[in-house]
Amino acid sequence: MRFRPMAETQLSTRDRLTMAAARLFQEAGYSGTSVADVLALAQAPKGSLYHHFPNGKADLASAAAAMASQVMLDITAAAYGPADDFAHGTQRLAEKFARLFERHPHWRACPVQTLLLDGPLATETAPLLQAWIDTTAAQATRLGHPKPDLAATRVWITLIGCWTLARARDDAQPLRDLPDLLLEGDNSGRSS
Amino acid sequence: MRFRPMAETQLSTRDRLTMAAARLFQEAGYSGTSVADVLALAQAPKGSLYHHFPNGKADLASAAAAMASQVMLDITAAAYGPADDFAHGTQRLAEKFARLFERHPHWRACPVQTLLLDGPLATETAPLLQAWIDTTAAQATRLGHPKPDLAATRVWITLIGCWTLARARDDAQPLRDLPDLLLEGDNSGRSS
DNA sequence: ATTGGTCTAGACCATATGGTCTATTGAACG
DNA sequence: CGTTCAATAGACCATATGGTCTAGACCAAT
Repeated sequence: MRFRPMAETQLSTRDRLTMAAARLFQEAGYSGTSVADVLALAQAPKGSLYHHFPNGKADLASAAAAMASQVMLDITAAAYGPADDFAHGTQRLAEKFARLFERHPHWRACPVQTLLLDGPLATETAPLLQAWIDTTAAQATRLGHPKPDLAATRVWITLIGCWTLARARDDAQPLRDLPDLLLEGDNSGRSS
Repeated sequence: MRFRPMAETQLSTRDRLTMAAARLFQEAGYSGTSVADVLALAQAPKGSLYHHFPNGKADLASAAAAMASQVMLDITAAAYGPADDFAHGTQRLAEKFARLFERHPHWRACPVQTLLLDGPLATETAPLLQAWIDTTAAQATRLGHPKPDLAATRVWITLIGCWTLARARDDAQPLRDLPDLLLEGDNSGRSS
């Protein structure tokens, strides 16, 4: 793989490495990204990498996951913050991810999903995901939802599923359909 | 990685290679699996691999994805076949995947998800997933569900999300909670 | 100016990896 | 029995990969 170097040269080398790693891991997964790829994108020499991240690729993955998780929290806050009710916030959230999906190649997958699947962070990802659910549940409470925890869990489970389908289909539409999917009441087909 | 060789020695070399590849790709992803790993698990020499799969790893991924997809179709048929109504079938489906998740390490992720995320099959996975949705929609129709396509899409989106959460938490419970998640009616928190 | 520490720079290395190539086996068929 | 050809067997290769190591730049404090 070859990548265009990052434009932001004013950032510290450490931050450039973290951001580059986050982007590449999100795009191609842990095993699918080489440290050489990260160095090229970050425009940094190898010595700097192993100075800032003594354990190399694994440390890079930790830092990238932490940064990506914080971005997710920020996006969630920005989505629900100005919302009238929880459903409105969820709709704003879905739209935000749909836009990211369409505009940036590396947003075509959940930022920690690839690290969860093949990286050395299998155990570390659960707390990150839980933090997203928790902050969403807090918003649900604030917006007067009767079952905040359940609602937040539903949002994130469905979001991850929609995201995966969107990537498979190469189309952000499943993400935009998320609110409808959640709103639909009893589709169970239960015969009662 | 080291793996215990496959027990089934009566299978053809080609099938052993395909099965081994399916298991390893499902477990560690495309980039996370080396052809040496596949050869070791399948107990096959390199010459046989490139005889049966001239394009090497990429062909192996195609064959593995096709085999895995067929397994998914079989599981779906077995879940909805004896069901009284669609919701019952969905519950059976979730329970089947929960059991697989608990019993077999390689069933801790959707069989094509890793290939979708970092393999050379990014475009080929959509039809497979669609086939699962279609066969589920057919079952929904058969069982008298009013909106079979929507219901089938909901099932698979939610299933993939639950599966991801289950893997992150190292616990099959999210998969078992799937029916409840789908049954819950209006959790939207809409103020109307 | 000297020192001490942080950070940059990239040559260098051992190993892993995907793939090629030649030789051999074994069964079907004349 | 000899031929043929699919399949097996694994040595071999070029490159990619993650990581180490030494040298030097930069900068503050003395």
